[in-house]
Amino acid sequence: MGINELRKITRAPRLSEEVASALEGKITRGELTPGDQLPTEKVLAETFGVSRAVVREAVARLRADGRIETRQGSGAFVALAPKSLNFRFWQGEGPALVELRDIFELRAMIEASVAELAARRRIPEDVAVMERHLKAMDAALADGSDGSESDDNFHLAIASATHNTYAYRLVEFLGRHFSDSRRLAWAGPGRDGALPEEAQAEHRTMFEAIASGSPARARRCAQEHLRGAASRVGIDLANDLGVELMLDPK
Amino acid sequence: MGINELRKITRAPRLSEEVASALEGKITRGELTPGDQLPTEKVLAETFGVSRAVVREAVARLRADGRIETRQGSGAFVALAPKSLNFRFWQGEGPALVELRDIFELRAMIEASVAELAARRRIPEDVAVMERHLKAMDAALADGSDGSESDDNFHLAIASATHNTYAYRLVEFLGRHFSDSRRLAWAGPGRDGALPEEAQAEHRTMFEAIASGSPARARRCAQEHLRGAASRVGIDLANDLGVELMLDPK
DNA sequence: TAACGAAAGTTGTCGGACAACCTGACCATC
DNA sequence: GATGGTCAGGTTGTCCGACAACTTTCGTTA
Repeated sequence: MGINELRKITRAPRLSEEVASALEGKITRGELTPGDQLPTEKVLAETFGVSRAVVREAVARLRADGRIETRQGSGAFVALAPKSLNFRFWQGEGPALVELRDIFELRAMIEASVAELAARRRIPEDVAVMERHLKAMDAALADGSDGSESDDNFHLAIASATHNTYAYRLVEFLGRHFSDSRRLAWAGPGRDGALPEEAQAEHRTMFEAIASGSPARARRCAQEHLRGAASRVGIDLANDLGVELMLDPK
Repeated sequence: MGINELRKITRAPRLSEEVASALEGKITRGELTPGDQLPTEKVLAETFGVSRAVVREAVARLRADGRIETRQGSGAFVALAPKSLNFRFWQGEGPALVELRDIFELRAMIEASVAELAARRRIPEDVAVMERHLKAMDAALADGSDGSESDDNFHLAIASATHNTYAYRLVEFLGRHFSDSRRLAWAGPGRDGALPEEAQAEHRTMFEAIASGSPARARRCAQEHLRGAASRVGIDLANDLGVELMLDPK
Protein backbone atom coordinates (compact mmCIF):
# COMPACT_ATOMS: atom_id res chain seq x y z
CA MET A 1 0.00 0.00 0.00
CA GLY A 2 1.64 3.21 -1.21
CA ILE A 3 1.33 6.70 0.21
CA ASN A 4 -1.19 7.62 -2.45
CA GLU A 5 -3.77 5.28 -1.02
CA LEU A 6 -3.58 7.09 2.27
CA ARG A 7 -4.82 10.35 0.75
CA LYS A 8 -8.17 9.35 -0.58
CA ILE A 9 -10.43 10.66 2.11
CA THR A 10 -14.07 10.42 1.25
CA ARG A 11 -15.95 13.49 2.37
CA ALA A 12 -19.56 13.13 3.27
CA PRO A 13 -21.86 14.61 0.69
CA ARG A 14 -23.80 17.65 1.70
CA LEU A 15 -27.14 16.84 3.22
CA SER A 16 -28.72 19.10 0.64
CA GLU A 17 -27.20 17.06 -2.16
CA GLU A 18 -28.55 13.86 -0.66
CA VAL A 19 -32.03 15.30 -0.36
CA ALA A 20 -31.87 16.60 -3.94
CA SER A 21 -30.65 13.25 -5.16
CA ALA A 22 -33.46 11.41 -3.39
CA LEU A 23 -36.07 13.73 -4.83
CA GLU A 24 -34.57 13.50 -8.30
CA GLY A 25 -34.72 9.71 -8.03
CA LYS A 26 -38.44 9.93 -7.38
CA ILE A 27 -38.84 12.03 -10.51
CA THR A 28 -36.73 9.87 -12.83
CA ARG A 29 -38.45 6.69 -11.54
CA GLY A 30 -41.81 8.21 -12.34
CA GLU A 31 -43.01 8.24 -8.73
CA LEU A 32 -43.43 11.95 -9.27
CA THR A 33 -44.56 13.02 -12.70
CA PRO A 34 -44.59 16.42 -14.39
CA GLY A 35 -47.07 18.72 -12.70
CA ASP A 36 -47.13 16.76 -9.45
CA GLN A 37 -46.72 18.74 -6.27
CA LEU A 38 -43.90 17.85 -3.90
CA PRO A 39 -44.57 17.61 -0.18
CA THR A 40 -44.18 20.93 1.61
CA GLU A 41 -40.79 22.01 2.86
CA LYS A 42 -41.95 21.36 6.42
CA VAL A 43 -42.95 17.79 5.59
CA LEU A 44 -39.77 17.13 3.61
CA ALA A 45 -37.67 18.46 6.49
CA GLU A 46 -39.49 16.12 8.88
CA THR A 47 -39.37 13.20 6.47
CA PHE A 48 -35.63 13.48 5.81
CA GLY A 49 -34.85 14.50 9.39
CA VAL A 50 -33.05 17.70 8.37
CA SER A 51 -33.64 21.41 8.82
CA ARG A 52 -35.76 23.40 6.46
CA ALA A 53 -32.67 25.27 5.22
CA VAL A 54 -31.21 21.99 3.93
CA VAL A 55 -34.45 21.24 2.11
CA ARG A 56 -34.44 24.69 0.59
CA GLU A 57 -30.90 24.27 -0.69
CA ALA A 58 -31.84 20.93 -2.21
CA VAL A 59 -34.79 22.60 -3.86
CA ALA A 60 -32.53 25.40 -5.15
CA ARG A 61 -30.36 22.73 -6.67
CA LEU A 62 -33.25 20.99 -8.38
CA ARG A 63 -34.51 24.35 -9.60
CA ALA A 64 -31.13 24.95 -11.19
CA ASP A 65 -31.46 21.56 -12.86
CA GLY A 66 -34.82 22.61 -14.20
CA ARG A 67 -36.46 19.63 -12.55
CA ILE A 68 -38.85 21.56 -10.37
CA GLU A 69 -40.53 24.91 -10.18
CA THR A 70 -41.56 26.65 -7.01
CA ARG A 71 -44.39 29.08 -6.49
CA GLN A 72 -44.40 31.17 -3.34
CA GLY A 73 -47.47 30.39 -1.32
CA SER A 74 -48.36 27.30 -3.34
CA GLY A 75 -45.52 24.82 -3.22
CA ALA A 76 -42.93 23.05 -5.35
CA PHE A 77 -43.95 21.20 -8.49
CA VAL A 78 -42.26 18.81 -10.88
CA ALA A 79 -41.52 20.87 -13.98
CA LEU A 80 -43.72 20.17 -16.99
CA ALA A 81 -40.85 20.81 -19.33
CA PRO A 82 -37.27 20.88 -18.16
CA LYS A 83 -35.92 24.39 -18.34
CA SER A 84 -32.37 23.18 -18.72
CA LEU A 85 -30.43 20.21 -19.93
CA ASN A 86 -28.03 18.98 -17.36
CA PHE A 87 -25.31 16.54 -18.33
CA ARG A 88 -23.87 15.56 -14.97
CA PHE A 89 -20.82 13.40 -15.28
CA TRP A 90 -19.64 10.46 -13.30
CA GLN A 91 -18.11 11.91 -10.16
CA GLY A 92 -15.04 9.70 -10.01
CA GLU A 93 -12.12 10.63 -12.22
CA GLY A 94 -14.17 12.04 -15.07
CA PRO A 95 -16.74 10.47 -17.32
CA ALA A 96 -17.02 6.75 -17.41
CA LEU A 97 -15.75 5.38 -20.69
CA VAL A 98 -19.16 4.48 -22.08
CA GLU A 99 -20.46 7.92 -21.25
CA LEU A 100 -17.51 9.56 -22.95
CA ARG A 101 -18.12 7.55 -26.08
CA ASP A 102 -21.77 8.53 -26.15
CA ILE A 103 -20.90 12.19 -25.77
CA PHE A 104 -18.30 12.02 -28.51
CA GLU A 105 -20.84 10.35 -30.71
CA LEU A 106 -23.44 12.99 -29.99
CA ARG A 107 -20.89 15.64 -30.70
CA ALA A 108 -19.98 14.02 -33.99
CA MET A 109 -23.62 14.03 -35.03
CA ILE A 110 -24.12 17.65 -34.10
CA GLU A 111 -20.87 19.08 -35.41
CA ALA A 112 -21.30 17.22 -38.69
CA SER A 113 -24.71 18.83 -39.17
CA VAL A 114 -23.31 22.17 -38.11
CA ALA A 115 -20.37 21.94 -40.54
CA GLU A 116 -22.76 21.08 -43.35
CA LEU A 117 -24.99 24.06 -42.65
CA ALA A 118 -21.96 26.30 -42.23
CA ALA A 119 -20.78 25.23 -45.69
CA ARG A 120 -24.07 26.53 -47.08
CA ARG A 121 -24.41 29.67 -45.03
CA ARG A 122 -20.91 30.95 -44.47
CA ILE A 123 -20.22 34.50 -45.52
CA PRO A 124 -16.73 35.86 -46.21
CA GLU A 125 -16.36 37.23 -42.69
CA ASP A 126 -17.07 33.78 -41.22
CA VAL A 127 -14.44 32.23 -43.43
CA ALA A 128 -11.92 34.88 -42.40
CA VAL A 129 -12.52 34.14 -38.71
CA MET A 130 -12.10 30.40 -39.21
CA GLU A 131 -8.94 31.01 -41.16
CA ARG A 132 -7.52 33.21 -38.46
CA HIS A 133 -8.00 30.51 -35.84
CA LEU A 134 -6.61 27.89 -38.22
CA LYS A 135 -3.48 30.01 -38.68
CA ALA A 136 -3.19 30.48 -34.94
CA MET A 137 -3.17 26.71 -34.58
CA ASP A 138 -0.55 26.43 -37.33
CA ALA A 139 1.57 28.91 -35.39
CA ALA A 140 1.09 26.99 -32.15
CA LEU A 141 2.19 23.82 -33.94
CA ALA A 142 5.26 25.54 -35.29
CA ASP A 143 6.41 27.04 -31.99
CA GLY A 144 5.24 24.26 -29.67
CA SER A 145 2.82 26.46 -27.72
CA ASP A 146 -0.70 25.69 -26.56
CA GLY A 147 -3.21 25.86 -29.43
CA SER A 148 -6.19 24.52 -27.54
CA GLU A 149 -7.88 27.89 -27.20
CA SER A 150 -7.65 28.47 -30.95
CA ASP A 151 -8.92 24.93 -31.39
CA ASP A 152 -11.96 25.79 -29.26
CA ASN A 153 -12.42 29.03 -31.17
CA PHE A 154 -12.15 27.33 -34.55
CA HIS A 155 -15.05 25.06 -33.70
CA LEU A 156 -17.08 27.95 -32.41
CA ALA A 157 -16.39 29.91 -35.57
CA ILE A 158 -17.83 27.06 -37.61
CA ALA A 159 -20.92 26.99 -35.44
CA SER A 160 -21.20 30.76 -35.77
CA ALA A 161 -21.18 30.41 -39.56
CA THR A 162 -24.54 28.61 -39.35
CA HIS A 163 -26.07 31.92 -38.23
CA ASN A 164 -28.23 29.93 -35.84
CA THR A 165 -27.62 31.08 -32.30
CA TYR A 166 -28.98 27.94 -30.70
CA ALA A 167 -26.75 25.69 -32.74
CA TYR A 168 -23.86 27.91 -31.67
CA ARG A 169 -24.82 27.61 -28.02
CA LEU A 170 -25.18 23.85 -28.20
CA VAL A 171 -21.77 23.46 -29.82
CA GLU A 172 -20.32 25.77 -27.19
CA PHE A 173 -21.97 23.74 -24.46
CA LEU A 174 -20.71 20.41 -25.73
CA GLY A 175 -17.30 21.82 -26.54
CA ARG A 176 -16.78 22.90 -22.94
CA HIS A 177 -16.60 19.30 -21.97
CA PHE A 178 -13.64 18.75 -24.23
CA SER A 179 -11.46 21.70 -23.36
CA ASP A 180 -9.38 19.60 -21.02
CA SER A 181 -8.76 16.86 -23.54
CA ARG A 182 -7.83 19.53 -26.08
CA ARG A 183 -5.39 21.04 -23.65
CA LEU A 184 -3.85 17.59 -23.17
CA ALA A 185 -3.53 17.06 -26.89
CA TRP A 186 -1.79 20.40 -27.20
CA ALA A 187 0.29 20.00 -24.04
CA GLY A 188 3.71 21.55 -23.96
CA PRO A 189 7.05 20.60 -25.44
CA GLY A 190 6.90 17.02 -24.21
CA ARG A 191 3.63 16.32 -26.04
CA ASP A 192 3.10 13.55 -28.49
CA GLY A 193 3.81 15.61 -31.57
CA ALA A 194 1.70 13.59 -33.94
CA LEU A 195 -1.60 14.34 -32.23
CA PRO A 196 -2.08 18.07 -32.80
CA GLU A 197 -0.66 17.74 -36.32
CA GLU A 198 -3.17 15.07 -37.10
CA ALA A 199 -5.99 17.17 -35.68
CA GLN A 200 -4.79 20.21 -37.57
CA ALA A 201 -4.81 18.33 -40.86
CA GLU A 202 -8.43 17.44 -40.12
CA HIS A 203 -9.20 21.06 -39.24
CA ARG A 204 -7.80 22.15 -42.57
CA THR A 205 -9.89 19.72 -44.59
CA MET A 206 -12.97 20.86 -42.67
CA PHE A 207 -12.10 24.48 -43.32
CA GLU A 208 -11.56 23.89 -47.03
CA ALA A 209 -14.85 22.06 -47.42
CA ILE A 210 -16.74 24.81 -45.63
CA ALA A 211 -14.94 27.68 -47.33
CA SER A 212 -15.54 26.18 -50.76
CA GLY A 213 -19.21 25.57 -50.01
CA SER A 214 -19.26 21.76 -50.07
CA PRO A 215 -21.87 20.71 -47.52
CA ALA A 216 -21.59 16.93 -47.84
CA ARG A 217 -17.83 17.08 -47.79
CA ALA A 218 -17.92 19.37 -44.77
CA ARG A 219 -20.18 16.90 -43.00
CA ARG A 220 -17.90 14.01 -43.77
CA CYS A 221 -14.76 15.89 -42.71
CA ALA A 222 -16.35 16.98 -39.45
CA GLN A 223 -17.33 13.43 -38.65
CA GLU A 224 -13.87 12.18 -39.47
CA HIS A 225 -12.40 14.87 -37.25
CA LEU A 226 -14.59 13.92 -34.31
CA ARG A 227 -13.77 10.26 -34.88
CA GLY A 228 -10.09 11.21 -34.84
CA ALA A 229 -10.52 13.35 -31.72
CA ALA A 230 -12.17 10.43 -29.98
CA SER A 231 -9.48 7.98 -30.98
CA ARG A 232 -6.78 10.42 -29.80
CA VAL A 233 -8.19 10.05 -26.27
CA GLY A 234 -8.62 6.31 -26.64
CA ILE A 235 -12.27 6.18 -27.63
CA ASP A 236 -13.29 4.13 -30.60
CA LEU A 237 -16.47 5.43 -32.21
CA ALA A 238 -18.73 2.88 -33.77
CA ASN A 239 -18.28 2.34 -37.47
CA ASP A 240 -21.97 2.89 -38.15
CA LEU A 241 -21.82 6.59 -37.40
CA GLY A 242 -22.87 7.83 -40.76
CA VAL A 243 -19.60 8.39 -42.58
CA GLU A 244 -20.79 6.78 -45.79
CA LEU A 245 -23.48 9.23 -46.69
CA MET A 246 -22.73 9.64 -50.33
CA LEU A 247 -24.91 6.77 -51.39
CA ASP A 248 -28.21 5.59 -49.99
CA PRO A 249 -27.48 2.00 -48.90
CA LYS A 250 -30.91 0.97 -50.05
CA MET B 1 -55.53 42.96 -27.45
CA GLY B 2 -56.99 39.56 -26.58
CA ILE B 3 -57.57 38.09 -23.13
CA ASN B 4 -54.40 36.04 -23.44
CA GLU B 5 -52.22 39.11 -23.29
CA LEU B 6 -53.68 40.03 -19.93
CA ARG B 7 -52.41 36.89 -18.27
CA LYS B 8 -48.71 37.37 -18.59
CA ILE B 9 -47.70 38.54 -15.16
CA THR B 10 -43.98 38.72 -14.68
CA ARG B 11 -42.90 37.52 -11.27
CA ALA B 12 -39.82 38.91 -9.64
CA PRO B 13 -36.89 36.52 -9.76
CA ARG B 14 -35.75 35.02 -6.54
CA LEU B 15 -32.99 36.95 -4.84
CA SER B 16 -30.93 33.77 -4.86
CA GLU B 17 -31.25 33.53 -8.64
CA GLU B 18 -30.11 37.11 -9.04
CA VAL B 19 -27.10 36.53 -6.85
CA ALA B 20 -26.25 33.32 -8.73
CA SER B 21 -26.64 35.11 -12.02
CA ALA B 22 -24.35 37.95 -10.95
CA LEU B 23 -21.69 35.53 -9.77
CA GLU B 24 -21.96 33.49 -12.91
CA GLY B 25 -21.49 36.65 -14.93
CA LYS B 26 -18.24 37.29 -13.15
CA ILE B 27 -17.08 33.81 -14.07
CA THR B 28 -18.11 33.92 -17.71
CA ARG B 29 -16.57 37.40 -18.15
CA GLY B 30 -13.29 36.11 -16.77
CA GLU B 31 -13.32 38.36 -13.70
CA LEU B 32 -13.13 35.12 -11.75
CA THR B 33 -11.12 32.35 -13.28
CA PRO B 34 -10.90 28.62 -12.49
CA GLY B 35 -9.33 28.08 -9.11
CA ASP B 36 -10.12 31.60 -7.86
CA GLN B 37 -11.72 31.89 -4.47
CA LEU B 38 -15.02 33.69 -4.18
CA PRO B 39 -15.57 36.20 -1.39
CA THR B 40 -16.86 34.60 1.82
CA GLU B 41 -20.57 34.13 2.32
CA LYS B 42 -20.54 36.92 4.89
CA VAL B 43 -18.94 39.35 2.45
CA LEU B 44 -21.23 38.32 -0.39
CA ALA B 45 -24.26 38.81 1.84
CA GLU B 46 -23.07 42.29 2.76
CA THR B 47 -22.08 43.13 -0.79
CA PHE B 48 -25.41 42.08 -2.29
CA GLY B 49 -27.41 43.36 0.69
CA VAL B 50 -29.13 40.02 1.32
CA SER B 51 -29.13 37.42 4.04
CA ARG B 52 -26.62 34.64 4.21
CA ALA B 53 -29.34 32.11 3.45
CA VAL B 54 -29.93 33.73 0.06
CA VAL B 55 -26.22 33.58 -0.69
CA ARG B 56 -26.13 29.94 0.28
CA GLU B 57 -29.01 29.11 -2.03
CA ALA B 58 -27.27 30.94 -4.87
CA VAL B 59 -24.15 28.93 -4.15
CA ALA B 60 -26.18 25.71 -4.10
CA ARG B 61 -27.45 26.65 -7.52
CA LEU B 62 -23.98 27.32 -8.90
CA ARG B 63 -22.78 24.06 -7.40
CA ALA B 64 -25.54 22.26 -9.25
CA ASP B 65 -24.37 24.00 -12.41
CA GLY B 66 -20.86 22.71 -11.78
CA ARG B 67 -19.51 26.25 -11.80
CA ILE B 68 -18.13 26.29 -8.30
CA GLU B 69 -16.98 23.95 -5.60
CA THR B 70 -17.20 24.61 -1.89
CA ARG B 71 -14.96 23.33 0.86
CA GLN B 72 -16.18 23.59 4.42
CA GLY B 73 -13.85 25.77 6.40
CA SER B 74 -12.03 27.10 3.33
CA GLY B 75 -14.48 28.79 1.02
CA ALA B 76 -16.05 28.61 -2.41
CA PHE B 77 -13.88 28.29 -5.51
CA VAL B 78 -14.46 28.53 -9.23
CA ALA B 79 -14.38 24.96 -10.49
CA LEU B 80 -11.28 23.94 -12.45
CA ALA B 81 -13.17 21.63 -14.71
CA PRO B 82 -16.94 21.52 -14.88
CA LYS B 83 -18.33 18.53 -13.03
CA SER B 84 -21.63 19.15 -14.65
CA LEU B 85 -22.74 21.04 -17.68
CA ASN B 86 -26.02 22.81 -17.50
CA PHE B 87 -27.48 24.05 -20.74
CA ARG B 88 -30.37 26.47 -20.67
CA PHE B 89 -32.06 27.73 -23.74
CA TRP B 90 -33.52 30.70 -21.99
CA GLN B 91 -34.41 32.18 -18.64
CA GLY B 92 -37.87 33.25 -17.73
CA GLU B 93 -40.79 33.22 -20.04
CA GLY B 94 -39.52 31.42 -23.14
CA PRO B 95 -38.04 32.38 -26.45
CA ALA B 96 -38.94 35.35 -28.51
CA LEU B 97 -40.87 34.39 -31.60
CA VAL B 98 -37.90 35.27 -33.74
CA GLU B 99 -35.82 32.65 -31.93
CA LEU B 100 -38.26 29.84 -32.59
CA ARG B 101 -37.00 29.38 -36.11
CA ASP B 102 -33.46 28.79 -34.90
CA ILE B 103 -34.69 26.29 -32.37
CA PHE B 104 -36.77 24.38 -34.90
CA GLU B 105 -33.82 24.39 -37.23
CA LEU B 106 -31.56 22.99 -34.55
CA ARG B 107 -34.18 20.37 -33.78
CA ALA B 108 -34.35 19.40 -37.44
CA MET B 109 -30.60 18.94 -37.53
CA ILE B 110 -30.54 16.83 -34.41
CA GLU B 111 -33.56 14.67 -35.07
CA ALA B 112 -32.40 14.01 -38.62
CA SER B 113 -29.07 12.72 -37.32
CA VAL B 114 -30.84 10.73 -34.65
CA ALA B 115 -33.24 9.16 -37.13
CA GLU B 116 -30.35 8.21 -39.38
CA LEU B 117 -28.46 6.53 -36.57
CA ALA B 118 -31.65 4.85 -35.35
CA ALA B 119 -32.10 3.39 -38.84
CA ARG B 120 -28.72 1.74 -38.47
CA ARG B 121 -28.92 0.64 -34.86
CA ARG B 122 -32.53 -0.25 -34.25
CA ILE B 123 -33.23 -3.69 -32.91
CA PRO B 124 -36.59 -5.42 -33.22
CA GLU B 125 -37.70 -4.27 -29.77
CA ASP B 126 -37.05 -0.65 -30.73
CA VAL B 127 -39.14 -1.03 -33.86
CA ALA B 128 -41.96 -2.61 -31.86
CA VAL B 129 -42.02 0.32 -29.44
CA MET B 130 -42.09 2.87 -32.25
CA GLU B 131 -44.88 0.96 -33.95
CA ARG B 132 -46.89 0.87 -30.76
CA HIS B 133 -46.75 4.65 -30.42
CA LEU B 134 -47.50 5.08 -34.10
CA LYS B 135 -50.61 2.94 -33.69
CA ALA B 136 -51.61 4.94 -30.63
CA MET B 137 -51.45 8.07 -32.75
CA ASP B 138 -53.51 6.37 -35.47
CA ALA B 139 -56.10 5.56 -32.82
CA ALA B 140 -56.08 9.14 -31.52
CA LEU B 141 -56.64 10.36 -35.07
CA ALA B 142 -59.53 8.00 -35.52
CA ASP B 143 -61.34 8.89 -32.32
CA GLY B 144 -60.38 12.56 -32.13
CA SER B 145 -58.53 12.28 -28.86
CA ASP B 146 -55.21 13.82 -27.84
CA GLY B 147 -52.27 11.99 -29.42
CA SER B 148 -49.57 14.41 -28.32
CA GLU B 149 -48.25 12.14 -25.61
CA SER B 150 -47.85 9.29 -28.09
CA ASP B 151 -46.25 11.80 -30.45
CA ASP B 152 -43.70 12.66 -27.74
CA ASN B 153 -43.15 8.99 -27.04
CA PHE B 154 -42.70 8.14 -30.71
CA HIS B 155 -39.87 10.63 -30.98
CA LEU B 156 -38.29 9.35 -27.79
CA ALA B 157 -38.50 5.80 -29.09
CA ILE B 158 -36.55 6.84 -32.17
CA ALA B 159 -33.93 8.48 -30.00
CA SER B 160 -33.82 5.40 -27.81
CA ALA B 161 -33.08 3.29 -30.88
CA THR B 162 -29.72 5.08 -31.23
CA HIS B 163 -28.64 3.37 -28.01
CA ASN B 164 -26.84 6.58 -27.08
CA THR B 165 -28.13 7.93 -23.80
CA TYR B 166 -26.98 11.49 -24.39
CA ALA B 167 -28.69 11.67 -27.74
CA TYR B 168 -31.81 10.38 -26.04
CA ARG B 169 -31.61 13.00 -23.32
CA LEU B 170 -31.04 15.80 -25.79
CA VAL B 171 -34.05 14.74 -27.87
CA GLU B 172 -36.08 14.43 -24.67
CA PHE B 173 -35.04 17.90 -23.61
CA LEU B 174 -35.85 19.43 -26.97
CA GLY B 175 -39.08 17.52 -27.26
CA ARG B 176 -40.27 18.54 -23.82
CA HIS B 177 -39.68 22.16 -24.70
CA PHE B 178 -42.08 21.89 -27.55
CA SER B 179 -44.86 19.78 -26.12
CA ASP B 180 -47.16 22.75 -26.29
CA SER B 181 -46.93 22.98 -30.04
CA ARG B 182 -47.71 19.27 -30.25
CA ARG B 183 -50.66 19.60 -27.94
CA LEU B 184 -51.99 22.42 -30.11
CA ALA B 185 -51.66 20.31 -33.22
CA TRP B 186 -53.59 17.53 -31.52
CA ALA B 187 -56.13 19.76 -29.83
CA GLY B 188 -59.63 18.42 -29.25
CA PRO B 189 -62.62 17.94 -31.50
CA GLY B 190 -62.49 21.50 -32.81
CA ARG B 191 -58.95 21.08 -34.09
CA ASP B 192 -57.86 21.65 -37.61
CA GLY B 193 -58.13 18.06 -38.73
CA ALA B 194 -55.49 18.30 -41.40
CA LEU B 195 -52.62 19.01 -39.06
CA PRO B 196 -52.30 15.80 -37.07
CA GLU B 197 -53.03 13.75 -40.17
CA GLU B 198 -50.24 15.49 -41.99
CA ALA B 199 -47.90 14.92 -39.09
CA GLN B 200 -48.93 11.30 -38.83
CA ALA B 201 -48.20 10.69 -42.48
CA GLU B 202 -44.73 12.05 -41.83
CA HIS B 203 -44.34 9.85 -38.76
CA ARG B 204 -45.19 6.82 -40.81
CA THR B 205 -42.63 7.55 -43.49
CA MET B 206 -40.03 8.10 -40.79
CA PHE B 207 -40.99 4.85 -39.14
CA GLU B 208 -40.81 2.90 -42.38
CA ALA B 209 -37.40 4.30 -43.24
CA ILE B 210 -36.05 3.44 -39.80
CA ALA B 211 -37.69 0.02 -39.61
CA SER B 212 -36.38 -0.96 -43.03
CA GLY B 213 -32.86 0.25 -42.18
CA SER B 214 -32.60 3.14 -44.63
CA PRO B 215 -30.44 5.76 -42.92
CA ALA B 216 -30.42 8.43 -45.61
CA ARG B 217 -34.14 8.11 -46.16
CA ALA B 218 -34.74 8.26 -42.40
CA ARG B 219 -32.68 11.44 -42.25
CA ARG B 220 -34.62 13.04 -45.06
CA CYS B 221 -37.99 12.04 -43.63
CA ALA B 222 -37.09 13.40 -40.20
CA GLN B 223 -36.03 16.70 -41.68
CA GLU B 224 -39.23 16.93 -43.69
CA HIS B 225 -41.20 16.15 -40.57
CA LEU B 226 -39.53 18.91 -38.56
CA ARG B 227 -40.02 21.30 -41.45
CA GLY B 228 -43.67 20.34 -41.43
CA ALA B 229 -43.91 20.69 -37.65
CA ALA B 230 -42.42 24.17 -37.88
CA SER B 231 -44.76 25.24 -40.65
CA ARG B 232 -47.74 23.92 -38.67
CA VAL B 233 -46.96 26.51 -36.00
CA GLY B 234 -46.24 29.22 -38.54
CA ILE B 235 -42.47 28.92 -38.77
CA ASP B 236 -40.87 28.70 -42.18
CA LEU B 237 -37.53 26.90 -42.12
CA ALA B 238 -34.89 28.01 -44.55
CA ASN B 239 -34.64 26.05 -47.75
CA ASP B 240 -30.92 25.43 -47.31
CA LEU B 241 -31.40 23.04 -44.43
CA GLY B 242 -29.87 20.02 -46.05
CA VAL B 243 -32.86 18.22 -47.49
CA GLU B 244 -31.07 17.51 -50.73
CA LEU B 245 -28.39 15.27 -49.36
CA MET B 246 -28.52 12.59 -51.93
CA LEU B 247 -25.99 14.26 -54.16
CA ASP B 248 -22.93 16.25 -53.26
CA PRO B 249 -23.61 19.66 -54.83
CA LYS B 250 -19.98 19.98 -55.72
C1' DT C 1 13.65 25.62 12.70
C1' DA C 2 9.99 22.26 13.28
C1' DA C 3 6.10 20.69 15.75
C1' DC C 4 2.08 21.36 18.38
C1' DG C 5 -1.91 23.59 20.20
C1' DA C 6 -4.95 27.48 20.35
C1' DA C 7 -7.33 31.11 18.16
C1' DA C 8 -9.56 32.94 14.34
C1' DG C 9 -12.01 32.30 10.26
C1' DT C 10 -15.32 29.84 7.04
C1' DT C 11 -18.82 26.68 5.49
C1' DG C 12 -22.78 23.51 7.00
C1' DT C 13 -26.79 22.96 9.70
C1' DC C 14 -30.44 24.11 12.85
C1' DG C 15 -34.38 26.69 14.57
C1' DG C 16 -37.34 30.64 15.03
C1' DA C 17 -39.58 34.75 13.31
C1' DC C 18 -41.81 37.41 9.99
C1' DA C 19 -42.95 38.94 5.04
C1' DA C 20 -45.12 37.85 0.82
C1' DC C 21 -48.01 35.11 -1.57
C1' DC C 22 -51.65 31.57 -2.52
C1' DT C 23 -55.89 28.80 -1.83
C1' DG C 24 -60.24 27.69 -0.26
C1' DA C 25 -64.13 28.58 2.60
C1' DC C 26 -67.70 31.54 3.72
C1' DC C 27 -70.80 35.29 3.16
C1' DA C 28 -73.14 39.11 0.79
C1' DT C 29 -75.15 40.90 -3.31
C1' DC C 30 -77.39 40.78 -7.68
C1' DG D 1 -77.51 30.30 -8.96
C1' DA D 2 -73.61 33.10 -10.25
C1' DT D 3 -70.32 36.46 -9.00
C1' DG D 4 -67.40 39.11 -6.08
C1' DG D 5 -65.22 40.22 -1.67
C1' DT D 6 -63.07 39.03 2.68
C1' DC D 7 -60.56 36.36 5.76
C1' DA D 8 -58.19 32.44 7.88
C1' DG D 9 -54.97 29.07 7.24
C1' DG D 10 -51.21 27.31 4.75
C1' DT D 11 -46.79 27.67 2.03
C1' DT D 12 -42.63 29.63 0.13
C1' DG D 13 -39.02 33.44 0.59
C1' DT D 14 -36.03 35.95 3.48
C1' DC D 15 -33.76 37.29 7.62
C1' DC D 16 -31.38 36.45 11.99
C1' DG D 17 -28.72 34.19 15.54
C1' DA D 18 -26.53 30.17 17.30
C1' DC D 19 -23.67 26.27 17.13
C1' DA D 20 -21.16 22.24 14.74
C1' DA D 21 -17.57 20.90 11.73
C1' DC D 22 -13.77 22.00 9.31
C1' DT D 23 -9.60 24.81 7.73
C1' DT D 24 -6.03 28.18 8.13
C1' DT D 25 -3.12 31.10 10.67
C1' DC D 26 -0.61 32.43 14.59
C1' DG D 27 1.91 31.94 18.84
C1' DT D 28 4.55 29.10 21.91
C1' DT D 29 7.69 25.53 23.07
C1' DA D 30 11.34 22.23 22.46
